[in-house]
Amino acid sequence: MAKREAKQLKTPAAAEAAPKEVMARQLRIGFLLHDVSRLRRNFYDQEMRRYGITRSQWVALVILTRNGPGGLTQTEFASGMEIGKAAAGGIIDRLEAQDYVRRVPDQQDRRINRVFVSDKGLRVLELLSGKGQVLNDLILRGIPDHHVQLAEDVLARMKENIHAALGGAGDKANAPDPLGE
Amino acid sequence: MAKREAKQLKTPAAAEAAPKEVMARQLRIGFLLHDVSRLRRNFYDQEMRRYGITRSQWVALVILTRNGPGGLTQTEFASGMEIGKAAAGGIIDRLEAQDYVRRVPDQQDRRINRVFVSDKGLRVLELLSGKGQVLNDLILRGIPDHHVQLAEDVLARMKENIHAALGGAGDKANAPDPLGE
DNA sequence: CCCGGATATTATGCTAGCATATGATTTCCG
DNA sequence: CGGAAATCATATGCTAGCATAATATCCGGG
Repeated sequence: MAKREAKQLKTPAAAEAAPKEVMARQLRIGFLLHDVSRLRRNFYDQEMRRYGITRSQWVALVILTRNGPGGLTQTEFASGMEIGKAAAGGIIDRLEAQDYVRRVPDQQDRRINRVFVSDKGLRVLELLSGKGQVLNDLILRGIPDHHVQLAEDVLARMKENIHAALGGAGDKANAPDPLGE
Repeated sequence: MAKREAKQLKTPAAAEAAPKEVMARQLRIGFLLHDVSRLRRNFYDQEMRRYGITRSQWVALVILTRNGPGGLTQTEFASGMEIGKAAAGGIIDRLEAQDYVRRVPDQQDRRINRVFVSDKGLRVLELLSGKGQVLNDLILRGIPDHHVQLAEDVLARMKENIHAALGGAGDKANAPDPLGE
């Protein structure tokens, strides 16, 4: 009730006209990026909550299964996720608490835990595999493929640029290992 | 070492056929979006930490000054930021703790706090105003303007799609008021 | 006038990040 | 061989979101 009925200004103008000059067209993409990422994440989480799992956890399971049955060390996992080791540990904590994965201490190197996806985890993964497609289609509805493609390229380039910039000065302890590229 | 050199293998049943290509298409943009948003945020935060302020807080100050000297209620502020009221309150808490803003109880309506940017806040804002441009230019380096433009359009459309989808089913208490379309 | 619904803010608890620090182990070098 | 350095994981504390619930206040009807 009483949702958007507010005489709320014609908005387009609000976000486009006056104040726009201040943050110039240059900043727009940043705001959009942030917004879309947040909304998308929220959307996914909301849908997936039904299965008792968050989007990040789902991605984590995908990463973990992708590299075969060998199991990943937490550090490898963190690299795969491109997040820090601490954050990775947290995700694994929560997944383990729900019996979706298991930590198995390595015999060779006792500093290491290897992480395995449980049967329960695999089951959920299967359940969700189609869901992701559907949601994604929904989000991309009405956008021509080649536009999406181009947007991806732009994003990829931005990612590169940031990696380059961070690598040049911001290399820290548990940073998401600027592997590769 | 042994970072990603581990033979990639075609991952058995994990993701069906060729995991990479499959998700490449449809899911890639999602991953990119997430990554770039996170990296960008991190990058900004890192740069701005020198000034004792985070990116979100900076954006908050921008929002607060944008609407004139009248001051915003927390709810208006939350709308402006497109975040929930609780999150908005948190940001204001932290800004207030640093004396960048002030909460001023409204005389007319005692449920309301009006939030004002302090002189100190304005000073920091000025200090940072150029910084944002520089960082953004760095991130967009080498990307043609019209590509950026198109990427923006794609993102805007995605945002619309998500808003539409959420509005259709996910309407809850403190949701970021979907004003906007 | 008072009550019930609407609105504004705060409180609480959860996920997910990052940064740092620390502990345990392994590895490497002198 | 033995100690220093590197590596892996965990612990702690912060920002920033969301969801939900509680509290305070306002407003409009009866």
